[in-house]
Amino acid sequence: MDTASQILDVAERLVQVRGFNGFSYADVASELGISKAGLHYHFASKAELGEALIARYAARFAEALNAIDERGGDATAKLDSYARIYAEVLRDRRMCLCGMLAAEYDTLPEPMRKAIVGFFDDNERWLAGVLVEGSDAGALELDGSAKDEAQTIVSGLEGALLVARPYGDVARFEATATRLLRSLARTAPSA
Amino acid sequence: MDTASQILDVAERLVQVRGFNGFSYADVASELGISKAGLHYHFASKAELGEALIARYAARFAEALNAIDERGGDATAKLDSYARIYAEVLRDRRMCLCGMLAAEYDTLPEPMRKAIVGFFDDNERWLAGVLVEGSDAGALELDGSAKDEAQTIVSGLEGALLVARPYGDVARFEATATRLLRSLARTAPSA
DNA sequence: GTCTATAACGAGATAGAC
DNA sequence: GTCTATCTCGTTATAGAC
Repeated sequence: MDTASQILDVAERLVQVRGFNGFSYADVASELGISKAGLHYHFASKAELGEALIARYAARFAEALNAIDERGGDATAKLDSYARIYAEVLRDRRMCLCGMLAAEYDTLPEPMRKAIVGFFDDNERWLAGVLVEGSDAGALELDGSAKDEAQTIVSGLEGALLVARPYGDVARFEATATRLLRSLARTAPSA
Repeated sequence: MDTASQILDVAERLVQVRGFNGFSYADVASELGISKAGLHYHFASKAELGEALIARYAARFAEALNAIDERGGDATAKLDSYARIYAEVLRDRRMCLCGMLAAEYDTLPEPMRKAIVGFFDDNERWLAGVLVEGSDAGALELDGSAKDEAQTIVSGLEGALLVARPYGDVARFEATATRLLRSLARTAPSA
């Protein structure tokens, strides 16, 4: 694999575990066995590295959502798959990259801020689509706008990651996620 | 007010806005117009300052919960008051102190870690009590254990703060919080 | 209790050789 | 593309005067 990708891999994990203000070029360099100057060749500044991290993470997330869409299934199944993405992140002892960066938001350069908000917007747009689809098909019973419910799902899952991580407890996350989805996007009574 | 309290006030806000790894003794000192050495007299190390911050924050939170209990009212009203505590934090453009520290958990010294988990445990214990009370009184309809629901409420509110902050949007938080409480702790049908 | 001064270290970043 | 060496600044923390 090319060096830039290796750098992104290591930096990504460090940000998800320690935060953007909790890791340094020296951490990445030593882990890859290269010099700090070598890193600066690929990513001139930490801010640029941060932008690249979000861009790649958001692209991967978008791919995962596409994969869910293409796999088919009803809205309930899609929501379960969505929550599973988060669960896998936690299984790696990581926070969602953009959830972590949201905490550090006030300390980040403007381009990173824009990208973080964009990530949440993308997720909520996709979720709202799934919710509408499920509502139209009669599989889900929405209470309130799909957009508001989508916001609540994103917030709820990010919060579940945030709180579950100190407990090191994936089951705790899964219980919360399941309850959240069942309560918010109730399966319509199969009348 | 005594210097130690002033230090805690400034440091608390800085942690809630920028994170524990996003502020320095110099920030606090310059804001108070004293020297860094002066800070070290009151809090020998940053770790000690961190412990004191959590201890005071948790104590204040516990007082607020006591005040809710003493004010009386049914479980639904108590849950609304609980959510309002979070809303006020956000109105100040802050994250919950322990929510912020939860994100940085892996970088923090052990005593701070213990105290963070203790904060969440305390909140969940109080919430579970309110939920049981509401369920017994027939005001709430729980689905699942009170402990699990309490976890979901804490996670949901912390996540709502986390995500709403980049948007600088208190209304967004309130919409999410209201939906969360209404969905999770449904008012029992007044049969 | 608070100061100045400084130690000791790590951060992000650059210059210039190879 | 990657290195060594270095710069500059910010960090936590301490020593010792007042």
